[in-house]
Amino acid sequence: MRNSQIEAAWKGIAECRKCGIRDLVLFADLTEPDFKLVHLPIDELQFQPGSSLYEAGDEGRAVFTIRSGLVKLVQYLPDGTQRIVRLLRPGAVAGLEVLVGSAYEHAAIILQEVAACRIPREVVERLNHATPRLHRQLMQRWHQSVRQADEWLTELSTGSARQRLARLLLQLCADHPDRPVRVFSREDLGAMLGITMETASRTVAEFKRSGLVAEKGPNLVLCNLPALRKAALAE
Amino acid sequence: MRNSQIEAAWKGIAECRKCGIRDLVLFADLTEPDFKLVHLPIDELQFQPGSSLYEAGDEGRAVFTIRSGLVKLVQYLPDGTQRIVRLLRPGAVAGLEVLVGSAYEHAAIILQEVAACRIPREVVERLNHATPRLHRQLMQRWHQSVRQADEWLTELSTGSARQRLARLLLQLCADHPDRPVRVFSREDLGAMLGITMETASRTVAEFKRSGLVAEKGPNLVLCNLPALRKAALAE
DNA sequence: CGCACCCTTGAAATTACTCAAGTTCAGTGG
DNA sequence: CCACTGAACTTGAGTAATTTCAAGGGTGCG
Repeated sequence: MRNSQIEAAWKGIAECRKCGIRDLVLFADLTEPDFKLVHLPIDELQFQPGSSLYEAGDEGRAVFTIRSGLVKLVQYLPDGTQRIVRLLRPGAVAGLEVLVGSAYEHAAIILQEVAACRIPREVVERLNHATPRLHRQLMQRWHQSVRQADEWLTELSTGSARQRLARLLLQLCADHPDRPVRVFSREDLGAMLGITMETASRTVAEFKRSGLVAEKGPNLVLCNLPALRKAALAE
Repeated sequence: MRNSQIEAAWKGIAECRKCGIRDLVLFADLTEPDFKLVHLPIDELQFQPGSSLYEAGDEGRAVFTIRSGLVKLVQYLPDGTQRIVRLLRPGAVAGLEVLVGSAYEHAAIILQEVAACRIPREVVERLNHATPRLHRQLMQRWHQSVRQADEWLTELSTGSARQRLARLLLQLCADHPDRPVRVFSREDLGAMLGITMETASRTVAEFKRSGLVAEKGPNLVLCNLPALRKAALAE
């Protein structure tokens, strides 16, 4: 079990006021005086694939704003099997639960190189106490989490493996339908869709053969939207 | 499609200050002066099984605190199949999403006769703006929703039908392990577990035969905890 | 009584899982 | 430069689980 600290490279102390993606992040609506309340340093960190922001059960000292890259939230069952419950993309916040409880509830594992800002819990709590502009954003993040959880349940855990994979690919390419999408390891695909690695592999292969996706490189595919939409519905 | 208003019986204007289950509900932490900010009436309503608090897409004018009974949150897929994404028990809040967006995202359908308080959106917004005592409770409700969503994904949508049903029963009887549990219609069981009605029926029958549950009446069973725990894990 | 609704059960068809070989490919060391 | 190794992926064949389709109870109610 690797320690996140070992894998994290310090990139500097975040200058939230000048943040390039301010309108995307938790602090989007803050005003100049609000920032005076940030009394602890917010570090900007870089994480490599395979490392983790935190592990389930770790004491929660901070939330993380994802600036770039991709993170999976993994939950383990008593019998050891794991399930990926959410993906975090740029703008998302990881570890919100520490604002209510104390420990992280998932493992947050990097899928694609991540740049993230680590915001100490106390900073969020102090700001939240002081300004409704943060409540609003926090509520929206919670809402996003619930929405994505419900979406995964209805779309990615219902129907045949074919339908599930089609729906996942549609989600992944939703932002840039014309850009190729990186597909995950077969094991991760399985953990997202609630199927085995082998079934994931076979289904991906079948999608390539049938032209639902076009291979553009290793684990890089272009989505055939109409065909995928049809597969997402069909029997 | 039935209208919630038709099915709802007015029970009076809620006296939140004297609420019998105050410590359980959204307004748990409010103080005397906070209540001065409640400028709109909070109705207490009664709903019969089969009726709904709201339907997906309805304009969200209020959240509902469940005082007693049981509610299912249903989400529909494009192809018409439905999935139950959460159950709401006493103390839970239905329709939180209207505090962020505008429309309800699920249908909230009564499974067991419900008494609920309808709190207009404006009341929550005004209070939330005024007192951190409500933020805290709101965050906790959001957190509960996310937790339950994740739990359903990992426990009720992973593994065999046998495992899923065992885990659901364990959840249902967690509060009062010695009291019998009401099991849902086979169709609802299917929609919760992501299996067909027939598989649900067969699995319930098998549980009765194998003594994992003891039938105490129509759709009323007593749980055999050790046996169910074993079934929740086993191959 | 007969209809409607829900539940149950059976048998065939389908889908996904399991287990077991192969394959590919990048990294390593001779 | 090339075999060697490990990890991830692929594929096949048999098996198990679930779905599908169809038919048969049971119960409440007009």
